[in-house]
Amino acid sequence: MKLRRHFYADPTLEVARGLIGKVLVRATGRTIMAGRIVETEAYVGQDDLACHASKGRTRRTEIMFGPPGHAYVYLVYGMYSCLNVVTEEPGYPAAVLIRAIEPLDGTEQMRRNRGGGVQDTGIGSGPGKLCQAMSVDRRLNAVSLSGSRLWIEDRGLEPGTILRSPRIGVDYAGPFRDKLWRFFVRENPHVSKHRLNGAGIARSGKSRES
DNA sequence: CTTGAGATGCCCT
DNA sequence: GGGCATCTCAAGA
Repeated sequence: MKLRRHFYADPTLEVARGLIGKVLVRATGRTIMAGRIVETEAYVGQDDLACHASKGRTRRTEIMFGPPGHAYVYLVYGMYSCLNVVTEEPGYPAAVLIRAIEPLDGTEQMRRNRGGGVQDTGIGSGPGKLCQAMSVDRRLNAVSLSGSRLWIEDRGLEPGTILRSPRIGVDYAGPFRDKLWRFFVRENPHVSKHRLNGAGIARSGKSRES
């Protein structure tokens, strides 16, 4: 069943951990594509120097200041889209980046969207890859995850052992660089990178902040 | 197997 | 104008 708004309203670290094992679903006019979420990252508030909202409230970050349960999609490096889900209450800018999925439904469509010739583990093993596979780009920025184009559902799948590590590609973020705000499934081949700089087991979502 | 460079456009100073 | 929450390909060990 589709996750409801209150799921996303929780503290961002809990949402990031809770989304592991849930299923991201994309419906276009012609197909349904779905994948199990195996890797996420939390971006938490204006103080978090890795969070785009640390630059303040701008046209780009506006969506993160809005209500939870909406998509924040932006373009990185001029060519790749990244999909986030907005968390917490309006006025507090935070989101969870979906970094990797394991294909479940519409696998062949997703493979074609990636250009073909890729193994299953090459379909959604990265934030840019999964957006390409699922036809997610900035046209989906700000859409509601309660809508009919993009949502996340709980199919009762076991998440597996969840590990946590520093976030990828945020070396510029000073004291926030080493926060263990990345969550991923242990030994899952669809995770983008298995480098574990100070990684550890993720206990409950509220266990520990740093 | 690992490393490094280039592609490319939007955002904000 | 600088930098970026990435990916691919080609070259080297």
